[in-house]
Amino acid sequence: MIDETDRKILRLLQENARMTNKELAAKLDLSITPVYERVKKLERKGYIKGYSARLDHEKIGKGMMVFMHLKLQVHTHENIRHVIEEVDHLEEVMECYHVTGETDYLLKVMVKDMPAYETFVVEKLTKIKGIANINSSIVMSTVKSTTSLDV
Amino acid sequence: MIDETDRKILRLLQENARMTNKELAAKLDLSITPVYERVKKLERKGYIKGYSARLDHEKIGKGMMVFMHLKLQVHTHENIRHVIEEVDHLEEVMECYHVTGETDYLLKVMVKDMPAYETFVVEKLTKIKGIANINSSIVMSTVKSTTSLDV
DNA sequence: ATTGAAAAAAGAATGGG
DNA sequence: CCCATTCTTTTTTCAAT
Repeated sequence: MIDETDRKILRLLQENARMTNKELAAKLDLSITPVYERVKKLERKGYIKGYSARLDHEKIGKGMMVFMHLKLQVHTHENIRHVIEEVDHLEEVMECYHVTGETDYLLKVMVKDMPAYETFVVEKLTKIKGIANINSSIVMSTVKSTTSLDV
Repeated sequence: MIDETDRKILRLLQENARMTNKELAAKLDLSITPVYERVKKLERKGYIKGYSARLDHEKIGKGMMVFMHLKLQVHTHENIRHVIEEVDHLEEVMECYHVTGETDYLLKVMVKDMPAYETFVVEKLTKIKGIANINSSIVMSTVKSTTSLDV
């Protein structure tokens, strides 16, 4: 189990993964060694899965975000497996979840702009066999977006 | 503008934000200095917005994810401002987008479990004035989840 | 578990192609 | 824009508590 000191480390590393052990130690009122040991433990035990650079979507040409609700034609094991496999390979699909409710799957898709989105839908998504229905919610603006969980 | 070398650096740092300049240099067949200069430039120009630790949702007690579609009662400037302000303050809300389609806002919510979700809905979300309607899609399983954009 | 110190590695800064 | 070198800082290990 992890204690409050570990949770503080996780909070700080969520905000800045490149914070040095020295900086962490200063904020936690500890010496460097225990901080070093704790970070290694959190990595080893899988609390920390990795470290990522956060990029500017607009600047790197992924300024358009769309949430797409997919409904399957038939819910056979084979159809589910096939659709999942195909969706997984699409680089535009950042996230895909099996969800409860009216639809079966929810996808978060990121593309450059509207023409790129149309190409994605026409050339890739609708070519996947087994999808009955697609309902899209285009993101007009981002009210809030964080990757930092309340640990 | 950025070139292919810059894009490779962004790709690698998305996967591992703690990769050293030495490792980057080896993968790019460059010496350390240009790599150092390029990373600093990408940070300075805002292509890299920051670095985050990726945590294990289950392990830190955020094992339940729900997407919630919100519809507003009235679309006055004042009501929109109020709802946005309140939603922004909720720690369970990781993302909130203004979207096209049937509903107005899409929220990604992360909580510990079903009781915590019920508490969130009853004690927090439904206490916000101005929300007409909530439609929830509970995540049963994650088919794909990546933070690495195809740069 | 934490401290302090020492060795190894990486980062920052500089002068030159 | 890139390379090589030096200087500084950080990471990592280890003895001691």
